[in-house]
Amino acid sequence: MTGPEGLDPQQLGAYFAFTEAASLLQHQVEQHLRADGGLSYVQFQLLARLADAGGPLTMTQLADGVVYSRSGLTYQAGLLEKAGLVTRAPSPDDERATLVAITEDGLALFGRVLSGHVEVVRSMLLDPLSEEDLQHLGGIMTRVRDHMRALPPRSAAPRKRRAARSL
Amino acid sequence: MTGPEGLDPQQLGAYFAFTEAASLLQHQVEQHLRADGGLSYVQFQLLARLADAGGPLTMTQLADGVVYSRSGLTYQAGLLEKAGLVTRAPSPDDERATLVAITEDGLALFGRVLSGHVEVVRSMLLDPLSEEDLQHLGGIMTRVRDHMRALPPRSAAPRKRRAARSL
DNA sequence: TATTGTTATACTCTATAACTATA
DNA sequence: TATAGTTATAGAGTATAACAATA
Repeated sequence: MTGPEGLDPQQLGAYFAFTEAASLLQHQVEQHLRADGGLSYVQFQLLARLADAGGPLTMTQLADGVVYSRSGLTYQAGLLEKAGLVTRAPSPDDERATLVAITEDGLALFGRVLSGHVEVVRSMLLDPLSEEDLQHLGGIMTRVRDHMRALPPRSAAPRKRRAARSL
Repeated sequence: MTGPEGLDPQQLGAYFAFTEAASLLQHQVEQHLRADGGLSYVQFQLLARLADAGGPLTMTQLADGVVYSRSGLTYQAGLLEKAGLVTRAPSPDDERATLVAITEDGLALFGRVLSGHVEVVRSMLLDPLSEEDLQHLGGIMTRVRDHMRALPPRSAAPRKRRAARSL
């Protein structure tokens, strides 16, 4: 490998293995969701949030962590609504807000797809882990995730130079 | 095989934390690469492979693991070539093959971007890890990755029903 | 015939900015 | 003024299938 200045082989190995495993898992998950439910991963996550919430969420609440732009959520919510999986209605409390709720069909589809989703996760990620591995992984990833969440959103990537032109 | 229906809280927690951490890291990495080098993550990976190989690679060799379709690689290689970061030439050994090589400019850009990339990975992923954590993470993720690589490419997502129509 | 790669095309998704409406 | 959401639009990326050329 190209020994990047500053990462020792152990750090590099952990980083690459982590990244590749996440990428392989995500790809298989997306394959499954598309084939079995016609859903993208984002759409699945949105349905999961709504199913989990047990009631309507505003667009802003729904967006949190799943999508990085308002318009992106409007687009996805539009697709889900057109497919009859969610409804959108103005909130009585705050006339500016839109309340998104999952429909019967949405719940049915989500439930149907969920079992296959779990199967993918189990067979790819969980099967090769011992009980001890699972404890370690859970502890480490929870700590890392919380650390990432707490970082200043932008400055994690230090601004050394002006933005380059894209290819 | 297909175990009991759901995942227990520990499995669920590890899965969610893993997924979210990977997603947060990837997002920041992409932000940085785009801002600092005008590169997408895929493009950065392609340059990394070429820099690491120390010589030209065929399109097929270059694609492995980075891209999931031939045409996708042709598209990306075209962009990199147009930007002067790689060259493409027919292989002398096999006239069907295209040899892709990184240019001086490509190496320079890669080197310039790499340090910031490492900084992002360190600050987000490595900083909160102890020496012991790193050992555990490396061991676990390596095992998981190898397990994923060894799985039959398609049947990981069991074919329970006909492919659904996309939204 | 199988393999390597490109092209044509259509589609999905995302992001920015301008806009509307309410607080 | 600030916030919630939508729309318009443009761009990046991907995948499929048809294709050409070589093994």
